[in-house]
Amino acid sequence: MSGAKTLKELAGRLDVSITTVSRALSGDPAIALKTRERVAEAARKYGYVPNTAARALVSGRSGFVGLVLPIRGPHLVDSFLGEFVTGLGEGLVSRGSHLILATAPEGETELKVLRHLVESGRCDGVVVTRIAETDERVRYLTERGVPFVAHGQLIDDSTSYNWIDTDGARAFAEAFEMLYALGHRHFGLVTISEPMTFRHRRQDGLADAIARRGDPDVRLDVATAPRFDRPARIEAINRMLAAPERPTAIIGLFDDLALTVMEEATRAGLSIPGDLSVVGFDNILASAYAPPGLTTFDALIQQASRDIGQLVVEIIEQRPGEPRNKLIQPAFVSRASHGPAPETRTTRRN
Amino acid sequence: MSGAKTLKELAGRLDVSITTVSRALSGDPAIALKTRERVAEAARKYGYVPNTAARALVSGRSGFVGLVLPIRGPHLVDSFLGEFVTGLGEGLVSRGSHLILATAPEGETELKVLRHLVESGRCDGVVVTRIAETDERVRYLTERGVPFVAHGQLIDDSTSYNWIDTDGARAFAEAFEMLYALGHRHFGLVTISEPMTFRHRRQDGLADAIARRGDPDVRLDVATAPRFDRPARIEAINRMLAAPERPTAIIGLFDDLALTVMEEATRAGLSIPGDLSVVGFDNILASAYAPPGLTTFDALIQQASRDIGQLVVEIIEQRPGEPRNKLIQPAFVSRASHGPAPETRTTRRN
DNA sequence: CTTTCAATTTGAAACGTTTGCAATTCGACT
DNA sequence: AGTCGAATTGCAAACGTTTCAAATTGAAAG
Repeated sequence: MSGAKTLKELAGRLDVSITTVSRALSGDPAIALKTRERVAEAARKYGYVPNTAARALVSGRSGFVGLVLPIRGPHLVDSFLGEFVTGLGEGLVSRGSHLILATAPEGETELKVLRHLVESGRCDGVVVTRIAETDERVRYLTERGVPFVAHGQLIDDSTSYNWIDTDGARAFAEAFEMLYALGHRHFGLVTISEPMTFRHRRQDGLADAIARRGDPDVRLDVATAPRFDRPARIEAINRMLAAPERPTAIIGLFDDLALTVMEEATRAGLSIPGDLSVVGFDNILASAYAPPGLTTFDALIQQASRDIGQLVVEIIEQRPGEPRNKLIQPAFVSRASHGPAPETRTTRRN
Repeated sequence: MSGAKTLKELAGRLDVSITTVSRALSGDPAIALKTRERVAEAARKYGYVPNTAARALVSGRSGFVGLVLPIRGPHLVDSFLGEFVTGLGEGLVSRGSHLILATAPEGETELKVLRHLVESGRCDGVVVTRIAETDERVRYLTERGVPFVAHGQLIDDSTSYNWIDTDGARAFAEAFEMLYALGHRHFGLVTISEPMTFRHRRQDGLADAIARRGDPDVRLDVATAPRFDRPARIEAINRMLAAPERPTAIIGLFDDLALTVMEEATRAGLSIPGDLSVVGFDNILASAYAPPGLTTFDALIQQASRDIGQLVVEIIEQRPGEPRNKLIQPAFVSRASHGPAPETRTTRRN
């Protein structure tokens, strides 16, 4: 009753060999069914739980997947990280794997932590997120043959690897079509200057949609600022808002930018969506609360990360194989920050 | 150059024994300094990284601390989980430990996952959060002698264990004093019916502060609803707001409740803080955005979890010892949802 | 040149599991 | 009764590390 911590103890109580117990527990059909049942029952009764370290040592598999926490990023001001690890954990556990979270100590680069993580055998595969245009982590993992899944894409799609991404291009095309249908012709895009692939995907999606429409009246202004430089961002936005011909609809590369647009526009006395429509991307928590409620696209982080978790385990188990990729379709979230283009109203009034 | 994955390989290249290499790398002074340096350099050169599984097997230590992700809770709609794991990771890594995140599979209880986690030897200690009044996890861990730190307290403080908690009692006392000083005498408290210890701590803090003040004019109404039953919550709040004598200041047990109060009050045509002051607790992200901005207390999750991470490693290393406890002082966040009691204004006007 | 002792290094066991291969058991068939 | 083959079970090695106890080295002392 007191418990059997090891195979040896369990084997002793059952009067069989360690081998038999090990095989029985793993369901090896070479062991008589009766024996298997007897062992299983005893294991349950004595609360036997196999030692992970020993198993990992002999099998070369740790049963873990690693995720390196991005150095102090914007994660903490929204629910991204929470959703991501929750979804990832769900995906992994549904495939019998578990999650290790590695934090970079002061002054260590994320890549170094990643190397240590995989080379110490602590995990069998990893997940990397926030992929940059040319990402050193992706290069390292590919070269070393470590099973991994990237949440996001490289800018250069000639290297092949496993990724799952949100279809930003499609969302931005949808945003354009919706606003175009509402009468908007003069668009603004607020974007960042950093080399993140998602920036290009979304911008290209927008540009392509405009091109497809082929309406010569459509005009697109672009305001750019460094990602974390808030004063610069505000200045760029205000320049766009103060221009003699102001866009009637502004799309933010992500919600944080769109929210700043709403703040600044409101401060400048513009009404939303009366004078200006604003659309974002991500559906961060604040978007629901910032008046009048930001229309945006939900990136479905948790669903994406659940898929990532399942995929990485599959890759670990049947490596190597064809690289697997998947685009998640973001969900349109209609709130109150978009409406008909103001010209329409003016016309109506006259 | 190509790399040495094991001690044996490294020892081969250096023409010394495995033992010597192992000792040298661990800084054993029995090994000649010259040898130690030679080994260290070779290890670096060949990129040797010790195998975690082997080390864990022999030492009985995994180097991991476990956290069981609470089943689908309110974590995902705010940044709690992200902040918590980030802080925890920081605390652990600063003490040389790492974090395992265990997710409960469909239909498994959190306790069962916890048991499996510790009994498989996957981790040397655990962290539990969202402590209930009588928490089965705390009981299990205590009985089994597993090193752990609780983020929160049991209602019964006779059992001793390690915990770090946010000082809700103090915050609620402060809230009362601040509002009292603004002239408020009629208070409302919106709370939940679930057996969570933090509920009592905060309520008691408020009640004690009122008692200490000893002003017979002070009155406190309480509205209670199940934690996740939104309709019931709204109804309870509206009952409080519609009462013939309505409180002039309402305190929410946590921000989510306070935000609902603000919504309902606004819907009922009350102005905040003109007609009603509202104060919350937690400082979730939405509190900054919901108009007019919720005055609240920041629970300093990340700081608390960093402390928890450091503490749990200390406990693992020098177990057993006196239970260690710590109260984190929440930080007052003054926004625009509180102001002078309406009577004051009326008086002034007359 | 031997002895002694400290400084340094090494052999071998142990941690708990998996697994290739060999050994045993057992019933059935001759 | 002996033999064969299938069905079971067990032995022992291996995974890479740590660590106890023992062996080796080298220098100083006799």
